Amino acid sequence: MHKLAIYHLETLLWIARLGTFRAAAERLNTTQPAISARVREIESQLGLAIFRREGRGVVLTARGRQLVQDCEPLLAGLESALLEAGGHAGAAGVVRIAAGEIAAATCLPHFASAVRKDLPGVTLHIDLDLTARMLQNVLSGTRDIAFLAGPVASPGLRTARIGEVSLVWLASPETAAQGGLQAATPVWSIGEHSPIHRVTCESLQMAGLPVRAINTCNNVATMLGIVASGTGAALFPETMARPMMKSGALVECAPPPSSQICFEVAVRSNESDPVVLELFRRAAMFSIAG
Amino acid sequence: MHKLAIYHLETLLWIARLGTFRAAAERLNTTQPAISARVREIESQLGLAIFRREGRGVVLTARGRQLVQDCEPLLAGLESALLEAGGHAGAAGVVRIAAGEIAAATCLPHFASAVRKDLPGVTLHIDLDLTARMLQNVLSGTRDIAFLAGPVASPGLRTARIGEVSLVWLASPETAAQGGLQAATPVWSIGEHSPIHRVTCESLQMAGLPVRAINTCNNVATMLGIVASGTGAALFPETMARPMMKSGALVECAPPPSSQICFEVAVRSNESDPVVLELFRRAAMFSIAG
DNA sequence: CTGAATTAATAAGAGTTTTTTATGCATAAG
DNA sequence: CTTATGCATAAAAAACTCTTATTAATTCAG
Repeated sequence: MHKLAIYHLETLLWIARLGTFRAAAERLNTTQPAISARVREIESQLGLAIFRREGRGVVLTARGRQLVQDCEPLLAGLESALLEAGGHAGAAGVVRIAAGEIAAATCLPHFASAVRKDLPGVTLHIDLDLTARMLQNVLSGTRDIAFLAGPVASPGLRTARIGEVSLVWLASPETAAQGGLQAATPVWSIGEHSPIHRVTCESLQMAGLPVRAINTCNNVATMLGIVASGTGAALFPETMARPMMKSGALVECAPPPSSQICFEVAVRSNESDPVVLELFRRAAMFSIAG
Repeated sequence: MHKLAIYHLETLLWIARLGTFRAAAERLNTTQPAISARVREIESQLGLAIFRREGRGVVLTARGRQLVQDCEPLLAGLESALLEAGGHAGAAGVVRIAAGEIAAATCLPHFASAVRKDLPGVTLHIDLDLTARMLQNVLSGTRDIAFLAGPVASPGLRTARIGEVSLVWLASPETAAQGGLQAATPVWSIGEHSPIHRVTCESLQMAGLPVRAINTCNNVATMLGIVASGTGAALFPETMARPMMKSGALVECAPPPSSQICFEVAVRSNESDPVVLELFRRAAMFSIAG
């Protein structure tokens, strides 16, 4: 009937999602002329204008939008059927992951090795980023899945809690010996919008300590190094600090707060790619155990 | 994700329906090695044995059957969406039509020209055949649509009445002048299983004539020539005889029977190809007018 | 049991698509 | 007005799919 392949329609979907041929080309790991050619092919095969060239961009025509809407669930169903048939062994492609630093350090090593083992055809592209940008990228389709700390909720986003990590007040052994948290100066924390920052403030208040000027650093690993060098104390996720606690570079300098940091995975709520959904499912399930 | 195209899955469906690679190759207008290659491609992409090579043929594995079942409605939906998007202008491919001789002469010229006009991409392959074989071919997937005379019903078939044609008793002018039907010898009719044959017998009985030995000929056009040459009389569909009545080669030799021959179109009831279904719809609708 | 016929796999070459690379043109933004 | 962005186009390169022959295995018939 047609010479149209699945990737022609997939191309259509991604142009519709991302808005431009260029973006779709990047998402699909190919070049913009290739996208142009595919669209031209579809339009000629169907005898139908799917895009209106407007200004320097393109917009879907009414019929084009209709076609995209009709095709999306069917395409998702097809890929899902193909995937299930092969027991997910045939899953292949690039999945773009966004992760916050803490979630990355805590969850990603385990997750990545599980993916490599069970879904060898799947390649992960991981970018560390701030929560706000991550969510934006996931919503816009630039990223497929986000691993992040702290509860997030947004229309258009589907999230699943994947676990918690305890927080511990740490300082270098010297600093701790000189009076613990009470005497530690300064207190470090990561940026305003992190859930750790909130717990830090709460902890200080509950300990009857003044919420002094708090130094911030947007990178936990760096902060670990700073504190270990004897400069102040900070509240760290236990998982990230464990190696330095073991080695004695850092020691607890105050009772741990009762609050924990919770981790979540997020995908677009209308995500239809079965590979992405399968990865989401696995992330949500496996991390409970891990 | 995959390099699989729609036609890969379509190939799978047709192999499943027809049972052999060869038959699928014929149905899809290609060669058997091409089918082999497509299957090999699918199996390697999915990492899954879809067919078990058994003896000199192949049979679906359990997973293969599951895949086929999952894909069929999705594929049908996709093609339907594509077709609707293009306002059916993009409809293309070969549709195999089986027709009885009378239905062919009465309905097909009109139908074919309508198809050529509205769905220029669609090619018709028409084979005239006997009713029984036609139905068998439609059920087995060798033919897509059948045009036939007389009511048929079968599980697995969907039919729609498309019109009636009157029957007339005709003979050559000489034979008619010599006493009409009463004197005409012999009476001709087409094969036992035709609805015309039944009406012929009924007519003779109601006219008080003995149901004499009836000559048969399985081809109406030929029978028209025989009767026109002055040999006996026969009951003809009015539409087919009209030209010879106009030219005076044949004349009525008895009052027409009240019974009519009704025409039907038939498709497999689980037909999923949107092009075939669209043609069926058009056949059923347009012929009421025609 | 042998020979003919049917069915699928394989190999090589031909032909067609599809992609890439490079470029041009139009539009929007600074 | 200049720069940057986004799509279209052209030609060459790369990739893919089909066809034609041929082989191997199996079934069926005499």
